[in-house]
Order: sequence, then structure tokens, then C-alpha cells
Amino acid sequence: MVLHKRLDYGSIGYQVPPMPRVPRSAKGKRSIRKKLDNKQISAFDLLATVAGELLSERENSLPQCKISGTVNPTIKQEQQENEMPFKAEVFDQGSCNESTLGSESAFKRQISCKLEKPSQTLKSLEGKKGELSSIAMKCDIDGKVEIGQSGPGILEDPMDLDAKPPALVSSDSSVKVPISRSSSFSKSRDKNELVDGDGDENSSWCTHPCTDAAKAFRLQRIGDRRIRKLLASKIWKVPPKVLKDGELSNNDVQMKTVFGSKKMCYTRQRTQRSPFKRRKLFEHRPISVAVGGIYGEGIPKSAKFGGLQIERNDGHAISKSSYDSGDYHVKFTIKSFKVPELFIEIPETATVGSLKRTVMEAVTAVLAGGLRVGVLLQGKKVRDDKQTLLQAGISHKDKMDNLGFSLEPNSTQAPPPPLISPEDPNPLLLSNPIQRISAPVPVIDQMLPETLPEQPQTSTLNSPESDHDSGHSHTEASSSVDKNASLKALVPVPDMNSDSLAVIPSRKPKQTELVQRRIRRPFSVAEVEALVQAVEKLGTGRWRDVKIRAFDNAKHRTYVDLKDKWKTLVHTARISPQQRRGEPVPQELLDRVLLAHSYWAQQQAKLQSKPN
DNA sequence: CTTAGGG
DNA sequence: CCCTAAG
Repeated sequence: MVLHKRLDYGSIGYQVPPMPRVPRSAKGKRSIRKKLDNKQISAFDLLATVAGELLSERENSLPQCKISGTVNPTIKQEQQENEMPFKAEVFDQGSCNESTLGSESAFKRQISCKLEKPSQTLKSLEGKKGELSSIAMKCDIDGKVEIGQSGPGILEDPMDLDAKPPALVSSDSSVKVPISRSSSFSKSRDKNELVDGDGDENSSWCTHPCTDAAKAFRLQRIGDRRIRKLLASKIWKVPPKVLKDGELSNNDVQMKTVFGSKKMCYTRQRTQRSPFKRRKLFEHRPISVAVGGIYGEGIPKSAKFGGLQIERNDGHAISKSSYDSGDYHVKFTIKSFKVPELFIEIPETATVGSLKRTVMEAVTAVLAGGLRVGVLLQGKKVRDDKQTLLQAGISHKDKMDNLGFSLEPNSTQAPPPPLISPEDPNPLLLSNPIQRISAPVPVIDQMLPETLPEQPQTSTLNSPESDHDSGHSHTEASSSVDKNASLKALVPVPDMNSDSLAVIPSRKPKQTELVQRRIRRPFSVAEVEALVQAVEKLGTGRWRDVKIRAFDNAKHRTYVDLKDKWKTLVHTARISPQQRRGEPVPQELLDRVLLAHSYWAQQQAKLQSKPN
């Protein structure tokens, strides 16, 4: 079975506009490359490039993704020690059968996350400056996010890989191996998969010795090609229109065009009879990306960066003259990514799996909900998108160790990508008793390179830009502390059990906090089938019963959801097949919908006219 | 908390 | 999906 439309969500009214696609025509590439070559790229282009890197990969979403970061609630220096590195991994379990593939969101995945090395921060994992290791980031609005640190493994020189001091790798369990969509990944995944929060630092992919074959494969195929792809397709995919002349202030609009217009919201699952009150979870605080530095022309042409970069078009051997004319290129690598302050609230009775899912959901919601990229130079946000890098002060020759990128949740919009479906698509088979809880999206602040330790970690919050983001960061001061404490408590118990969860403080978000909209989870055919069956039996006025009968184990489906779904089903059944969107529902089911609908409508009418 | 509907 | 008035 093949996924039909990536962005077509079943229910009407939630269609997320398709991401504008830009033909990967040579022409397009050339034009942009030309701009790069001529240093004509504006700050906004740079932003867009980064954004594109992060968000325009929806078409190539990988069924697996990893996110690593540091829980860093407050961006204050003194809290550095409280930073809790965490890692959330999600990957396809490989069992994509008919039912699990019913819808894109139906991918059954297993998520695992680890909290480890409480005192370690991603920062400490950064390779030495100049080291050609970088972080590869990919994120698409489909909910797949990939953020992996690509070390020398993707470099052309295999020696680097072997020569790389294990310390760097092992010391940082949150460092990810570059995740490529190539089969090489799946090959090596087997041995590395199911990284369960067992505390085994070596369980992360990067620390697992890759097989020679896999290694070779990766080096050979991923290296150059992957980078090229990253540079070429992803970046170029961003519609020029969107990139051009956008004011930072217009970013919202611009990005909206790209990511959809729905407001980004994420709320914790409302669980039937859940003892937990709905909370406002996500903070729309900026996520920051630290850049390893800007590399000037001195960088060997063979140098490869796995992450974002503006690469000199070596294919067109830059002539001496071009250099003379000031045709320099700014090169940089985003080495780390922090996902701070993830506020998690979860009942003690929840399963570890649910915790993992929650974390993943929280992170995914933020990343996939729509991001805006901000460029920070020495802690200051570069607002003028029209500026060229040079004008902005980003020069190839500068030792810009202070270039930062901030990923800011787009509060004004957010095409909630189908999040991972923890449960089996078939409601009748659902058996996961997880209690979904809230997961706030934290703010991630800029992580500055070690060379600029003095840079206040609060730069992002304090920077002028914080104004245009959902700014509610400050209301979190106290919460961050709680969070820290709670997460910290989790660390010692990688294999946390419910008890450890109890440590999590249930700080009540302020009412002023925004409530994230729940992520969309298109109903799979299996679910529709179950729904139809239940309604046929129970009628259309007993949603709670329907819920219990057919979706008791699908915690993410509330009776209201079911009622709404039925509503849309009825509508869908009435419109022409051409007008339907999302995963097609078998006509047979739609027929039953209409039948049941009319039948129960009659019954209701009878009851009305003839009460007793 | 459930329903029922509009948004 | 969200929000809410009603029951």
C-alpha cells in the first residue's frame, strides 16, 4: 500500500496547504547558486535556506527520526548544570502493513528516549571548532524530524571516521549519527534499534560500531551525495518567492505559505475520564541552533559538512577572478540543537512508553508545527532579511563563532503534522493504556560556541526578536526550575518506571499560556470501519458509548473526536469522490455511513414524535 | 461529564 | 480539531 497524500488529512477543514514545491531544475539551482557565488544572498535567503533544510523535506521523510537535545529550561548560565540532555528517538518498526500504513500518521513507531548524563550538555559534545563534524538537521511538517550530528562519518575521508576519538562520540550519547534515508540506515538500524531508555550510553547509533559494510556504504554513498542532496534539493526546494525580500517581520506570512496556515497548537490529549486537567503546554519559545562557526575560504574544498551550509559551487570551479571580485563564501555548520524546557506532566501510572511518546510528541509538535528561523549574530538578531550576509556582518573571513540560528515555533500557524501514532491504527486492537499528557514546548535558546562562553545564554530571550515570537518565555522562570528538578530526577533511572515519573512536578501552567492544538491524526480506514460499526450498533447519539465500544484503547480519540469524525464522514459520503481529500475511505463504508445516519435519524425522529 | 453544533 | 452552550 502506498501512502496517498502526505498532507491530505481525512477530515475536511483541516487540510494543510501543500508545501510549495520548487522544481529541482538546474535553472533554479543555478540561480540560487549564482546568488551565493555573487554573495547576493540576503540574510533572509540564508534564513530560508536553513528553514528549507529543516522543513522542506517532507517528501523525503524518513520513517525514523531522532531528536536530541538538551533540556534547558532557562537559558541562564548558572543553570547550565541543570541542563538535562535528553534524547528522543523514533523509528519505524518496520512493520508497515496495510493497517499501519492506513494513513501517514499511522506509522507505527516505537519511541524511546533517554535521559542521561545530567550534567552534560550538548555543548560539551561539540566537536572542536573547525572540526568538520556537523549536525544534520531535517524536519518536515509531516512530523518526521531528523536531527543528527553528522560526524566525520560523512566526510569524504574515511580516516576521520576511524581516527575520531571515541571519547567524543561516547561522551555524548546525544550525538547522532547522520541519518540518511538511504538503505544504509536500515541496515545498521537493526543492531541499533530499540534503543530503550536503558541507560546504555552506547546504545545510540553513533556509538554502535557500524559494520564495515555499512560504513563503507555510508561513506561512499552518503557522503558526497547526501550533502549534495541536502544542499541541492532541500535548499533549492524553498520557493524563491518565499525567500525573496521577505522582511523578518513577514516571516510569519512567508513561512505560513510554506508550512500551512493553521495555527500551531498542541494540546495534550484529552483523555476520557482523565484525572488530569487540560493544560497549556507548549511555550512558544525559540529553539536555538548553535553554529559551530563560519568557515572561510580557508576551508579545504574537500571539506564536507553534513549540516547546513552554503557551499561554494565547486562544480564550477571558482576562478581566481571570482575571488578577487570578492566572491567569498560563508560556511558554517550547525553543530548542535537544543530542545530546552520540555515540560512534561504525566501521571505516575503512565507507562514509560507513554512518557517517551509524550516527549516525542512535544518535540515533534514544536518542530513540525512550523518553525521560523532567526539569525543571531553575536547574540543579536539579524532582522533585516534583505541584508546580504556581508552587510549583516557575516563575512567569510570573520571568525564568526557567534552566529546562531534560532528556531522559533510559529505560534501563528502550524500545520500540525500527523504525529506518530502510538497506538495501533485499528482501534479495536489498541491496547496501549497510555495517558497522554501535556508537553509544553520549550524554548530553546541559542547555544553559543565555546569560543564565546561569555555570551549570555539569555540572548535569545532578551534579544529584540523575542518580541515577535510568542513571547511568553518569561512566565516560565519558575517552571523551568521545576522541570529541571523533575527531569533530573529521571536521569538516574533511565529505565524509569512509573514511580520516577511521580517526581515530575505538576506545575500548573498559567492560564495565560497558550494551549497547543492537538496534533491532527487522520482516521485510518480501520478506525473508520470501527467507528461505522459502532455507530451502526449504537446510533449517533451515544458517542461516549461508541468511544468505549470501539475506541476504548485509543486514548487520543475522544468521543467528541468520534462525533466529529462521524460528522465529516457523513459529509464525505455526500460529496463527490473527487471532492474528497485525504486517505480515501472505501465507498462501502461511506454507504454504511449514510445508511446508519439515516436510520438513526429516523429513530430519533420517532422518539421525538412518539416519546414513550 | 456528555451532547450537539457551530467555528 | 476547538469551543461552548446545555442538559
